[in-house]
Amino acid sequence: MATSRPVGIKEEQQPNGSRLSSRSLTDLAVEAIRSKILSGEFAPGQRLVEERLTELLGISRPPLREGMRLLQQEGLIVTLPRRGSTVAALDEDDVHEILTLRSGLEHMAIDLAMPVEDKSRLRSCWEALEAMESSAAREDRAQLVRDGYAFHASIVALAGHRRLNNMYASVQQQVMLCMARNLRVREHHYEDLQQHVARHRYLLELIEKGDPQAVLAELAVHGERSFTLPAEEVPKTAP
Amino acid sequence: MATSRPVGIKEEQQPNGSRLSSRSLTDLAVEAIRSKILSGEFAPGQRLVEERLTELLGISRPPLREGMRLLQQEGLIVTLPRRGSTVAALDEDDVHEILTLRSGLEHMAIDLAMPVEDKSRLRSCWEALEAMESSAAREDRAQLVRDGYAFHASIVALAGHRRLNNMYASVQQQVMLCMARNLRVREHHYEDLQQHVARHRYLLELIEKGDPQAVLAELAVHGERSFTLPAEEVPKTAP
DNA sequence: ATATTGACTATTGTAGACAAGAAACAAGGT
DNA sequence: ACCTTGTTTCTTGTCTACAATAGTCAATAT
Repeated sequence: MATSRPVGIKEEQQPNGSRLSSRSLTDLAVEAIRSKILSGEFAPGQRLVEERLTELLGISRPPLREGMRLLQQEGLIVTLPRRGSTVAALDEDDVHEILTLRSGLEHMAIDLAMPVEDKSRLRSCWEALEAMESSAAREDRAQLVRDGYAFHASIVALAGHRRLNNMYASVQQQVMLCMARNLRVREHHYEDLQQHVARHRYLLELIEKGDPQAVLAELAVHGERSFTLPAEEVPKTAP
Repeated sequence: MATSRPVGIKEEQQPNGSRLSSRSLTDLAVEAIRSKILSGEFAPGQRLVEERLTELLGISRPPLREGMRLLQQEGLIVTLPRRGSTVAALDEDDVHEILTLRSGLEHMAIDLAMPVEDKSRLRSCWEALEAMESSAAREDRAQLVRDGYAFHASIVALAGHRRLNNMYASVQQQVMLCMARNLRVREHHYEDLQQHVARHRYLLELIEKGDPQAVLAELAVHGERSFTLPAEEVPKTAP
């Protein structure tokens, strides 16, 4: 049964060229499972039985379990003691939490970074923006989405705050999970790609100009336009 | 050598009365190690060899390693591949990150919670404040510190934001680590206990009154008074 | 004397097997 | 017929053992 041709992750690393053991099997497992969750291959609520995953990934349980712990803390899976793990099933409250968290962390990053002394630090932001423009020109919506994430991450990175970066990355993961779940999927359907990129460019220009208030205001509208749906589609749990 | 009377964490659970296996060995290991780090028993930079820890805690390596992964993500330990783990040694930048993060998350929580519709949600805050007053009256400084953490956590909890709560708890852990390291240890030496409690009471009253701006302003001063040291005590690592 | 290279040791990474708890099912009693 | 209870099976939690790697130290050659 062990010879049933597993879709292992170890062998696939060989043709990569670099050291295959550069990263632990735990890391590989995390990436593999995360990818399957975000791509929708693993549906929300689906049980994740360790034995199944080990034979799917071609690894043993210890590294898998360590990876599961990490995914659990990332919020992508939910684990109950002695009951096993399932893919996180996000309800409307979760989506609300994730989006407010993202917005809040961006706000925090701007507060920390905002008098950007060294303009050269903005370079990565401009590069990310150029990537967006390129993708928009090619009308590659999927890539544009990824570029958008990278752009926002580069803005947050201006704060030079390692822990904040990590938190923001974790939240972005969960935002992707929201999108994968087709909850508020509108972000993927920018009516006008050019306008979408233009808003990002405007945001970056405001940052370079050095007006924190304007940036925060634009950021608020920004998030608003990207994620808030008409009221009828937001069954918020009334307080 | 296995009979060398380990300071196991399993046996100690027995006299507790409740189910000894109610929590996994991983959780027990996390708590045990975290406690030893925060108490200073494990010094910053100290290597944490898995074999040593297993015989110290009386458990085997798999659950220990899972616990280490969690501590790693909590930021209490640092792990290099194939090199092992060490207790996180925080430099001044780390301390700055942790304190700004704490401040930022509290800010975020106030923004989210601030028109507190249901005043009954403030009850846990008042209870935490009463605990502080009690500790201050008994001049129990150690307990007052813990009460202070609980108070701030209760404020953050007003936002009703599970993910934010988790993040904040993680940051508080790291704040404790800062304090354990005697970096900016002043927080533990409130000149005037009564005044310290009074400031917290004032903060809570402002929240109840419903003035977000005043709360944020007070919170800023609050953090300032608790943590900022004179420049001469800050041996910044010069670049 | 110093540098370099080799083997050795200590420690981490991984695997497979065992034990314990929880859910599902069947059989019996009321 | 339904509920209760015992059993079975599946899954997780844990342990021991093996493999691989990085650091260390000594020996030898220049």
